[in-house]
Amino acid sequence: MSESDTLKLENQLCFPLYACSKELVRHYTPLLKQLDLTYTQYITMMVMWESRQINVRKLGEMLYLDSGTLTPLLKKLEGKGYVSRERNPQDERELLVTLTEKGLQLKDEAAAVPAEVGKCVGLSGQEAQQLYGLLYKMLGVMNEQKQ
Amino acid sequence: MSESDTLKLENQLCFPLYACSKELVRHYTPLLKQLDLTYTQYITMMVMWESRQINVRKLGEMLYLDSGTLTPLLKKLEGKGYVSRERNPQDERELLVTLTEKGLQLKDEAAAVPAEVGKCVGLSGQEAQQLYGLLYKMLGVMNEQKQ
DNA sequence: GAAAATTAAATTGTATACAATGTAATTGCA
DNA sequence: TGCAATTACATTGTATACAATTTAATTTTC
Repeated sequence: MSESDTLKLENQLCFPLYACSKELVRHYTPLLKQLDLTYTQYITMMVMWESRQINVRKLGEMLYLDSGTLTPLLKKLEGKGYVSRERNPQDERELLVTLTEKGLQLKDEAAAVPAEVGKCVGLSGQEAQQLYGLLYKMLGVMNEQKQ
Repeated sequence: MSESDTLKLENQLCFPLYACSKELVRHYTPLLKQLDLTYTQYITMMVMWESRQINVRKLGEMLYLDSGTLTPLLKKLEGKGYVSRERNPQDERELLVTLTEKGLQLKDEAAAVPAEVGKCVGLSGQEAQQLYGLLYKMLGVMNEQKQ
């Protein structure tokens, strides 16, 4: 690539990543609206469906989000009755987020979402696997650099 | 994949896309801070460096952003002196965004940014090409669905 | 040629994101 | 043990994002 082309939008890896992420999230929006969830709330609930109980720090590590995003988001999920929030008596610094019964019930309603969105991506199973692998490789490398 | 696993974070293509995009943008942030630009302002300037003059609609199509995002962002870039904003006399609905001399000068200062960020991604040239291709394929498919 | 339809931006309202800072609890170490 | 350092979360401030609506200009249609 010539030096003068490096600043072209189409030659940057970050841009299609950024655009693709946003567009795919947009495909989730109408489906998630029926569950009264935003995309960020949805991925938070996915962690809750797996973990049942988790503190904010671990949640943030898994979702690549900090307390500035999670604190208000978790208060909203609490307001909807999907999780509860209480301090850990053993360590009052920790906030434990716990899945409620209502939050668990939501999992069944969300079951169809991934397949529905999968239809829109237009990639074969093999291509999706390939993309998946490259993204996690990148994430792994960038994560190491944090140390 | 078993049915019960579809709602696991690690099995969704969207999540690594979302996380990877955010993490990569975070790598741009300190570099762009020296240019007094945010990431979104940076990709807007990349279009401006190519186009010199463009209306908000076309800018939005290229960046996958709408006027709700672009209007305040362009006012900020205008405030910094990098672009000017004026209505098209031939069609007063259109707002023409024009690169200023100061905005053009910024291009030289930004020249080193792509290579600097490229170091962080940890992918080989071939892998980056592959990822790039898959992302644009997805973007193309999702774009068709808009019609 | 005027009303209806369309188009382009701007505005409003809600929800992230994240850096930077603040605060309180806990840990580690002299 | 007492205090400095660390940790966990909350708060503040700034900047997106985008759906939905509004406003104004232009096109289309009859």
